[in-house]
Amino acid sequence: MSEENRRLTEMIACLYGSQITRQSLESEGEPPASTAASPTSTKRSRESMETSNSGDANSNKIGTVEADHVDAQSPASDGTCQRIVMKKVCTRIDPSDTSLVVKDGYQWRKYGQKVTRDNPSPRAYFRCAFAPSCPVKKKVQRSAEDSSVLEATYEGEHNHPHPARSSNLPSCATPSGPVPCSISINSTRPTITLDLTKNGGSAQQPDLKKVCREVASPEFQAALVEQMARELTSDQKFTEALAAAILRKLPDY
DNA sequence: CGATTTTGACCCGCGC
DNA sequence: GCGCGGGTCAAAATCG
Repeated sequence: MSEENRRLTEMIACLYGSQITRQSLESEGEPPASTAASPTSTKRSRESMETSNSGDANSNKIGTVEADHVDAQSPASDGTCQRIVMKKVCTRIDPSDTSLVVKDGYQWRKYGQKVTRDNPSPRAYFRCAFAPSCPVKKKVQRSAEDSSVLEATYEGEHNHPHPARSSNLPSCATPSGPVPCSISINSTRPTITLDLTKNGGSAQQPDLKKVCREVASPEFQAALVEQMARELTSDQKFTEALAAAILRKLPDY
């Protein structure tokens, strides 16, 4: 892969992630456990759940859907307000795959597993093992309704760079809805802007699990690729710049 | 032998 | 106050 291509895909991935983060999707029926980001999750105060935002959790395999839930604690009397990101990621897996592993490029260390009341499949608890001080935690559990869907809930923000950012880019670019993105390309500079706010209007996510299934379908994947290709090739400046870049990399031809 | 996973016990908040 | 349930700890087991 050329440097330019790498940069392009990286920018796509970064932009994609940040836009999704902004969508603040409300996952349906978020169970009280997920509000663990609220003060209840800090029952053991030794780990103060640090603040705010991240956009780098992404998963692998067949299809994913992300939903952010930024919980704001009620403002303290002194006016301080801690914010904790709850990011939910659905990953379609092989139903026969019993491992509760969602590969997202980060190193995770499992520290617990528990069977919860509302779901017969066990829930696994992970901490980020890449950096000892990283406060991010992850809960992974199969969907109660569809055992081929893994639901990973991320809490907090990584305080270190993504250890495998570039090698994981394709999975970053997994879609979050029915072809939600519009693409504008500025070929005068290697800059691509993905406008993911145009996802059919409402930022609400009526049925997250349904979307998970939809996203995982080959038809959807093909449609997304087709749309992206169409958008890219429809911009003459971009194709010219791409051709020039390719030619530069192939001096012998 | 160190790192990681497993798993039962424990802690703590919440509802009754 | 008590029981339930989610989350975490930590010793033992396993792995590379």
